[in-house]
Amino acid sequence: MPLSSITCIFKINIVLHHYNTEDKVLLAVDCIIFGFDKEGLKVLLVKRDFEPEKGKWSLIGGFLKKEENLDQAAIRILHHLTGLNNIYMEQLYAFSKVDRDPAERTISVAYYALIDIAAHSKDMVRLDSAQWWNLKIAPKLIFDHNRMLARAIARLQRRARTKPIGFELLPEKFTMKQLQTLYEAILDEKLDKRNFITKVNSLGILIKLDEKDMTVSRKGAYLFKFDKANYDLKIEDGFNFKI
Amino acid sequence: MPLSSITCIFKINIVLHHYNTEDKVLLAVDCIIFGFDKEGLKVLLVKRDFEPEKGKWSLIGGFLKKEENLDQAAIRILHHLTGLNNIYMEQLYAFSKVDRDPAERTISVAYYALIDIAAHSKDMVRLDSAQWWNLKIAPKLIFDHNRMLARAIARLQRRARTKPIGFELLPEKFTMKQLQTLYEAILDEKLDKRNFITKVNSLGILIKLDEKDMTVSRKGAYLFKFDKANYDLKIEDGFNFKI
DNA sequence: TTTTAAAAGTGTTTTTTATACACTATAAAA
DNA sequence: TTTTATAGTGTATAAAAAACACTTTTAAAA
Repeated sequence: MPLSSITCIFKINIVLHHYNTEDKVLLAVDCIIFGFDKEGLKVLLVKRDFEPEKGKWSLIGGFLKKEENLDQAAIRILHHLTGLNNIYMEQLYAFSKVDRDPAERTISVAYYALIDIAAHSKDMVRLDSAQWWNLKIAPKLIFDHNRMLARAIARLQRRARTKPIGFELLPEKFTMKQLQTLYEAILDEKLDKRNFITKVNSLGILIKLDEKDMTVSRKGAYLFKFDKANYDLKIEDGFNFKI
Repeated sequence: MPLSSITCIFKINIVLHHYNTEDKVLLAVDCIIFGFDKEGLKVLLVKRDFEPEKGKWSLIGGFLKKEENLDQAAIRILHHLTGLNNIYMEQLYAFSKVDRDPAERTISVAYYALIDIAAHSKDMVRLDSAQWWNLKIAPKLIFDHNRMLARAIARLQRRARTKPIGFELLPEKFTMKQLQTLYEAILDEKLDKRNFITKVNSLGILIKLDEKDMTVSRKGAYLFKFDKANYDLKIEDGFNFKI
């Protein structure tokens, strides 16, 4: 056995001497997936199929595995329970009340994301258990999940004002009306059409296309797309997105 | 044995059936304690006295115990390593890279706070290991602690602009100059004296005292104190603090 | 007592940003 | 050709942010 291996074992022994008296806990990950479609802002919930609280509505959740980090766990859990893929989630907060899960000491790190429901519906398998709920009528959830949801909404609203979160989840081409409706849904307030357009245009991160969406009015509405390259450039120059 | 007890045992068995295959992990809490004194903004670091990385500089950290939540753990750990008491810390982020601690799989939830160094120096025992470091010259830290520190600085700057974090950590009575210097230290930028005073006064949450601080200039500078009661009232009315 | 020095204190102008507000244009369908 | 439903557009006012420099005070020194 080479000397370096011996050194290594020795080091681990010292380590264990210090760490092994510490408590270990279950680390859960719960996902708040907001979705947007014509009807407004929704949240994806599942009917829990195991105890405790079996049969009640819950956020999409699971447990961290030793060989993955939290971001990876969130992606895996979301995919496993819904089929959703390529969803970028952002860490929200760690919830740690001692008795938050009556079954066992569990700390939960919440993640959230906002997606275009139509664009992801083909990935959504397992629709038996996972369902979109209108935010305004979302049901009582298990444990502290309603608190998680409330915090996620607050964060989403703040985030929508400072990051182009809204642009990225519309179809690639969208009308100004769609964009405004999205922001009104997220911020839960009416916005003035003219002021909204002025502000969005002043950001300089939209490309107006020659194409029109003729499906919703006789006149038709011009389509726009998000100018990601230009947005990234501006960010590098210290540009401060703000709606 | 009453029936309800039997029910309870049965329920726990079902639970274990589901939870007991999950991995458990160590959950660390690391504290980024910012301090302010005449020399500027500092951060409290400790020389680690156990393996791995014994002798290197580190944030103040420890492990969550089963019977406490994360906020409580942060307070206990900070008190144990420094003697500091009554420090309100805010949760920052959960760091979870798989190999972030080479000794064992550990997820760390970071907390941060900003305190008045002078006001707390009497509580600071164990100064052998814990030391204030000027933010600009803070050393290389163990694990991912430098990333934690960087994230905490960004959060502190955002927070200083939207919460009166700055007012609360000065001595009870302070001069406008002190307040401005504090904000300049946190935001790491020079502010215009007249504009700063105008803005602070417009918030209407300072009380000007008749007293002057004569220690730093011949003319003397009026002392102010933070009007917490009025601030709380304004917050209830939807007042939006912003500097 | 006068002068000096060091920091405190004070307003105005300009620019930018936010808000309020209502009519015209277009094109398909009737 | 008229109707209808939605798209599209501009200006005036108010509020907030930013730029900018001189006067006041008082203790200490001359």
